[in-house]
Amino acid sequence: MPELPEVETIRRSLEPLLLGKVCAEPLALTPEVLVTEEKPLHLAGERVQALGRKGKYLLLDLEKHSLLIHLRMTGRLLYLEKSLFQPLWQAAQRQTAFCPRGEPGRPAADDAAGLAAYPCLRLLLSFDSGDGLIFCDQRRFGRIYVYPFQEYGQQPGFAALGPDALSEDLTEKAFLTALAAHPQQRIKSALLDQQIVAGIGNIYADESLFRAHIRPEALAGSLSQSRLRRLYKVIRSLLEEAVGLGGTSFRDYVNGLGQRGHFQLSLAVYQREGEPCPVCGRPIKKTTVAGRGTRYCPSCQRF
DNA sequence: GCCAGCCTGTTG
DNA sequence: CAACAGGCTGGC
Repeated sequence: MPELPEVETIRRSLEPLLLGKVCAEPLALTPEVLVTEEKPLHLAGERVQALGRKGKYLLLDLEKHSLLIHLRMTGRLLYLEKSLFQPLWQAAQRQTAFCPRGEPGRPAADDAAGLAAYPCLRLLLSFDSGDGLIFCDQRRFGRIYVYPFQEYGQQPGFAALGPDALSEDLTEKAFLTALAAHPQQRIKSALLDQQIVAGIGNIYADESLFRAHIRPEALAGSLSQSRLRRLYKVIRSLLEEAVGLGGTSFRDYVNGLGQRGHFQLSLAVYQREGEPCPVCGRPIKKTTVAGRGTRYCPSCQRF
């Protein structure tokens, strides 16, 4: 689901609510969602120190551990205040009490009603203040990894990340150098490669190539330095704009408070095949690049 | 590179 | 019914 602007929006929405709170043991309804070497895992009593982000990873620092959260396609993190969280927490505890491995137990009738409000509920994290955080994920691709404090690099995917697309590390020079190492790669697949730049996904790859007037299928090595410099500036401003609008909600993305973003109103090509290009009016086309649906304007975007 | 696979739900 | 969906991994 979420790309850099959505994950950043979630981070910002949760940060003021979570900082300083003391957590209890996490409760996983589906065991595969929680990945850790520590068995049994002990997080209880640790205070939330910081909420960070790199690329599409959300980083929750406690005192002795860090949680590394990847929402993949349909993952959601939602903050619930005490009155909403407690009934859910108790129902989930009763459900897992008889099936510690997270086998889908049969909840009691009144528990079923509470849990039914969140059919994709995978994990709960409770705080001493009575409120909590839930992780919901329809497609079950999302993961929450637990490592010793700030040892994010133990997650191979995280260790391999290139510079975050909005960080100071991604200078224009760094961007040009990184792309120069992959001249035979199509520019869209290079943008989607998290080892080159971290945070861009299918929406923002298509939108940034539209704004930079570049065909997604163009080989990275075939593009002039000036066009790549333009692409760099476009990516930066596009992602900042999307963060400012709270991300893109065309389907199920919401921030940590359940609020939708607004960047979908600014999309030029994504999910708009057949509709007129906002610049030239010709129909937006769809093709496949790097195995992903890819939209572009054949007139405005050139090789 | 490409493609299946991981999952479930929605859309044509 | 098949195709597709905001991501990533691992096999060729």
